[in-house]
Amino acid sequence: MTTIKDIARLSGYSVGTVSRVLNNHPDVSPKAREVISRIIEEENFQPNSNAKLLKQTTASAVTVFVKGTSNVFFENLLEKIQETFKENGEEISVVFLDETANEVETAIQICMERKPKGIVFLGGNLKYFEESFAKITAPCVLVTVSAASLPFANLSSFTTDDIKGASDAVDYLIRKGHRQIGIVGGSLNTEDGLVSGERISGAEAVLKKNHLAFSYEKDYEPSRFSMASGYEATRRLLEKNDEITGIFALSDMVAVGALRAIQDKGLRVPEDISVIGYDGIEYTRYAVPRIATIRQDIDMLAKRTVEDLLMRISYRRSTVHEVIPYRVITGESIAVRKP
Amino acid sequence: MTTIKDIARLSGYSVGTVSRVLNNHPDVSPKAREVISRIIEEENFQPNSNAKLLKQTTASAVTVFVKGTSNVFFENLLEKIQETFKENGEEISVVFLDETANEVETAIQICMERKPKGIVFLGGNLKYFEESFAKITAPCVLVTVSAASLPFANLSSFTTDDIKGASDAVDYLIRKGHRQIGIVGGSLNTEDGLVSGERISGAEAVLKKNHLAFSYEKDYEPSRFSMASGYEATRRLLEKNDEITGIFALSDMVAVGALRAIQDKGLRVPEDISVIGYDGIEYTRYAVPRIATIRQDIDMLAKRTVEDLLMRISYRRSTVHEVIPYRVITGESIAVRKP
DNA sequence: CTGAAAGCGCTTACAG
DNA sequence: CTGAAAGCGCTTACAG
Repeated sequence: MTTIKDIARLSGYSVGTVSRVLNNHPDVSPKAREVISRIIEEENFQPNSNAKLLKQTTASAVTVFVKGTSNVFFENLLEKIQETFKENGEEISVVFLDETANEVETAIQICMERKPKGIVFLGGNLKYFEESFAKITAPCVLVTVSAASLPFANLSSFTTDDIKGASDAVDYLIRKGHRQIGIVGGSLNTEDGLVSGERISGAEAVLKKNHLAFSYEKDYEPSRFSMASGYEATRRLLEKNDEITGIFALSDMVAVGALRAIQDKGLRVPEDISVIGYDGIEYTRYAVPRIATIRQDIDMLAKRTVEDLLMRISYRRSTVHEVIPYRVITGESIAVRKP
Repeated sequence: MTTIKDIARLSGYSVGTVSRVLNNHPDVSPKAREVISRIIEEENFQPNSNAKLLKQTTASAVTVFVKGTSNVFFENLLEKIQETFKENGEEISVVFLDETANEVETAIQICMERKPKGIVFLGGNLKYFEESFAKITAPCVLVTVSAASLPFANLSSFTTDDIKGASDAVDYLIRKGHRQIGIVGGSLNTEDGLVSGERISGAEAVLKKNHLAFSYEKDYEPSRFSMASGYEATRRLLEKNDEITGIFALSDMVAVGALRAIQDKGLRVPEDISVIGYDGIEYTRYAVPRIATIRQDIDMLAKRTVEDLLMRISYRRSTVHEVIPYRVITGESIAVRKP
């Protein structure tokens, strides 16, 4: 394995000078730079980043933690965030975590090793933030979960109002004449994160406001945020309640499963049952029928996240907790209820 | 920041002994182990992995390189591979690369730093392997692209026969009476990887065998392997040729776009145009209509990859280059051509 | 079983 | 502008 010592020997310069060339340090003669660069090129030398990071105190690239590896919404968002950082001349480093992993502990570890100049969390569990975020000093942004209630001076957050979004989704079904509305997805267990709790409570609130009956036993089925799980949950829901004419799926992936489950039961969407999803992933535009959904504004979420983080990295700004607007997307999966 | 020195000081033992406890070295007294473990716990100490890896010569976890971040097929495959390693008591570490990145150079870098005991490449460009794979000595497996033609003694490969799979796909359309068959997806540029070239040539071969006319100008449209790109390509194809009754989409994502494009033109699937995809991703089972496809055997691909790699890590075995069978999945997107 | 010491491959004051 | 040297936080023979 070639190391910096080999390059030093080969070039006739010292290890220190080679290191300076490697790090684009200004105090190097053009000649030395040229000779050393050539040798590095010839040897195809890559400095060992373990050694580098062990010594280096300067900050490294912004790190993005993505919670959940097959979350299409986060994927879309990540792509946009990456693009926006790039427009600002910043490369980022991405870490994918399991749905159940502790993102804050992982970040603490990475901070020690890599000293990122900033961190973005795509999704997160507030419990972990409460427990140990205090150990992180770099500027951070939490996306899709609000950190407004937390006392940290280095943690901004950008979210969609899930309560309001969910109530708009259900309200849409109600305005189309639906009275028997089922909810599919997420879980009633508050340990599983805020998102599903907020969407369910937003939905419930608007049902109550319209004096429509709703019970967890008859009108709700939990599921993970996947097609397969949404499919099974919808089957169970239709099994136990055949009066439902409108379904609110807590995520678009769940809605995809719901569409198939409904049709496998010999019913049609939207003629027999209307469906609305949540998130606004690309797929909703290609599904047949196109799926009505609450589209989170991915562009804006990405733009504000990057802006805020870069400003706070460069200047001492205080954190913000912003709610990004969403849009109700009509789609083709909702019809007026048949009389 | 707490380091191993702090733990040594706090526990009254030396740094060496703390290190031995950290690495579950046998030669430590129960008392020392207990005291030190408690302090580590109390201080919530995490060893700096940069320092650790810098010194450590023992091999670290198997690393999986995934080429392309939004490739659903690779995601499904990765999940299965992860699961299979776990069943064998092996944790893995995953690196996601851009579609265009040089996976071999990245792997060389990681080998120096992490010394993985084995490597899996999900997708890859043979050109990069030819250029620099010789520098890698760890046992490796390349999945979905055959390395049979390469002279490396530490690189196995597991693939599906793309030529045969594609010809079966088109053959299926032909047997349903289709005579005007269009192909959507991939590119004719051989630089873009083997996969699309092999699928196209497999499709062409069977058309020729059946004496059916096919020209790139009238019957083919390239696209990236995404819904959006598949949608646009299909629109262009239907625009320039309105006699097509069957479409072979080079990937399922492209097929999803094709379905929507066909229906946006006022035509029905499969009544007016039949569609078959490739890969067998989960989504094909939930789409409406269910999409006929060539299902690569993900379970088998994962199983053989893991088995082979683990065997070669433990014992000196020679490499293999296996072709894993696929299945033609019927779906609902193909109908007999109307007379 | 334990400690003192060398060393992994780098970076970075310090001196010249 | 350059080199010699200290040191980052660990691991690992070596000696006892």
